[in-house]
Amino acid sequence: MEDSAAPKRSVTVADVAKAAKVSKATAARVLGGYGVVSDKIRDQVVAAAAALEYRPNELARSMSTGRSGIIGVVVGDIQNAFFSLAVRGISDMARLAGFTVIIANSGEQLDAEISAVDLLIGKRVDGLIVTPAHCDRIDHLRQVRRAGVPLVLFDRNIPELEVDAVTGDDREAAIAATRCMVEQGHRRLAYVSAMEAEGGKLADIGRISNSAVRERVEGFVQVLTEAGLPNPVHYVRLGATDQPQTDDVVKRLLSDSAPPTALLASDSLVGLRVFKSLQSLGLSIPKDISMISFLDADWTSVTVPPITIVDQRVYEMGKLAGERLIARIEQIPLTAERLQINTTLVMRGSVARVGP
Amino acid sequence: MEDSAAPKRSVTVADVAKAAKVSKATAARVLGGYGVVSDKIRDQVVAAAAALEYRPNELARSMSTGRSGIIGVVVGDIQNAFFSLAVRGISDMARLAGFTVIIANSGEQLDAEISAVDLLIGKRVDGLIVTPAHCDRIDHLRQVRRAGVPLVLFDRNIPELEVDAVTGDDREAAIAATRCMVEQGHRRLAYVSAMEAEGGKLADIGRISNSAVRERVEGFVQVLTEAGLPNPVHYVRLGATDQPQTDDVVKRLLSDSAPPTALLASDSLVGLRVFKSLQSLGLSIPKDISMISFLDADWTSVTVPPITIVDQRVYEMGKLAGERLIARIEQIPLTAERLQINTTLVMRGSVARVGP
DNA sequence: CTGAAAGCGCTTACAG
DNA sequence: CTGAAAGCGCTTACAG
Repeated sequence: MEDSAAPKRSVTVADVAKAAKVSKATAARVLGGYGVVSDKIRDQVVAAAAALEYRPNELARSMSTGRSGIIGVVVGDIQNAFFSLAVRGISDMARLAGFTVIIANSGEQLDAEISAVDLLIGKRVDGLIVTPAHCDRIDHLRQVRRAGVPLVLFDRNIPELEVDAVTGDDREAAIAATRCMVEQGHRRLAYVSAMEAEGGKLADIGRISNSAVRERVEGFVQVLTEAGLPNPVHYVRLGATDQPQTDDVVKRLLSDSAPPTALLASDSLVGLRVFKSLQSLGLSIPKDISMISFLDADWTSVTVPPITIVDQRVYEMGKLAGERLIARIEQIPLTAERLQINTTLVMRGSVARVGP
Repeated sequence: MEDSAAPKRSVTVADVAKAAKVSKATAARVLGGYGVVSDKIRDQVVAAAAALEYRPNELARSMSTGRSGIIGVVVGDIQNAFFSLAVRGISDMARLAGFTVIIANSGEQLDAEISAVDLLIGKRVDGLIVTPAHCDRIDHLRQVRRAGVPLVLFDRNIPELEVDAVTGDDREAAIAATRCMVEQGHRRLAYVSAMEAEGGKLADIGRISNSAVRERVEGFVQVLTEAGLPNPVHYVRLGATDQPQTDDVVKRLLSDSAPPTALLASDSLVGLRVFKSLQSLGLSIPKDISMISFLDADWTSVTVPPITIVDQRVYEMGKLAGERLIARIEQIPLTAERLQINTTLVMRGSVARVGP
């Protein structure tokens, strides 16, 4: 029986050295690929290593070199297509540069985010990419910097932190989407987000702690204001966190004395839930109500009608974040910057013309 | 300026010991949470650690203890909802038991799978969960076992390996789905998978190297055979790897002299592509053609009609795989087993009654 | 209850 | 070109 379930002492440089009849230092040189060794001896060592199935212990290597070769990534929820695409971009970039990625979910909860950052720092990641749940709760991120660990913010920006951030052009995206609806004659427009909030009501736009959502809402409100529409925040709703909550949000929106005729969904999960809510209420899109969703998610192109979306190019965002972090890890001198990936509005069939 | 971008020597037990005016051993005891220390000294050390923002170096800890606290997971493609749900199940289970997860994608390519396994073993993961791309190429998996690293197979089984495997009840699932179509009067049924194959044609069912796909095809064929239908493999197609390929597969299927009237998609990505192909050909489901897809993916419930699916309960599969691996890591004595999670067919609107 | 030493498996200077 | 020693930051026996 050659296989074994019992944990085993693994093969080390010392074992290989002994088998190859050379010193540990020499074996280490060829196995680690550093220093100079004669061809003859190299062959001996390589042969011995192969025979013993030697595999370098990266943990030990990290201990000596001080680099773990690991990039830590903290996202809201990897199940969300936005984040899984982003992570794919980061991972592809990382792999190219020889890094491995560890992903942690925060569920957009501050305490989980803090634990995740702690865990990752403990593992001595070479750098960190974080989607901060709240841009006004940043002690743990300051600590990351103090620990000397390169940090790149993803999707959300925190100017006070003086750190790189890769985001979308959220304000412009919201402006384009809202304008598209206004131009089609809509006068009562709703904005729906999954962000948690007391009562699902908007207290003060300036205090929305997720900068991406804040900027989108600002863009949304700006267009409505410019169009001379009254009370632009009247239909802004947070808290569409799951299907029942979303059903509730949509139902209340539609039972308004003057219900909205168009709706902007802050992400594709919210969009999907809103779509299902409308469907279950027997409303037809875009005849009864128009909608636009962020993100070119799978489902948006197979519905009837297909959904007009804001294409966020998240994969590129991920790649850029990875690239930037790696540059930081490699100590390339750069000033802290907000890098924006611009979006485009993809017109499909979910916005109807209304009014006179 | 308290922040810093420059890499820094991090705070160690020695630093804390000095600050607390105790020996390294004592500081290590309280910081590591082992051994016995008087309350007074413990307080001193804790205070010093807090002041210095000490964080244990898990790498060093792993070196000493021989456990990394990391579980490695190799999947086909984390973008695929099947795998991302599974990974979520594994991660939830892992976190509960205090493990971190590193995910690697193989893209269903053997060489990438081998590199991923190598990388993970190098990082000294405490255990490995692998979705083997080919159940007949297992040298690298034997090596994993020889290295003494616990291994659990996911979604696919390799009996020769004598190792745990968590799978669905693929044969039964295919039987149920196929039977559902046959009972509705369908006589020409197609099976479409993304598995790569020369020419997209099926050579020999027994030699399909992905055991899940093989068992599904076997179940599919079994039902057709029992129903007395001629040439049951005639409409079995592989190679629906992307949209153009799938368009091609579907187009060729439909240009058969006797085209199929119903179609079973091997996973939700294939299902989505097939749906789009049919849509672009102007075919209406289920009037012109019926379909069933594996996996309860997002998109399947918002199409018109909603798609009948095989609910695979992947999250449970992931949790079970994680649980089993952790039991192995903790050396609980168990015999190698295939653990099956059973599926259910969820009837929606994509299968029509045909014939007399 | 506290301390000094050895060791985990590598890499990094320093000698020869 | 090869070797012997020290060190990375912990934990694990072993003494006192």
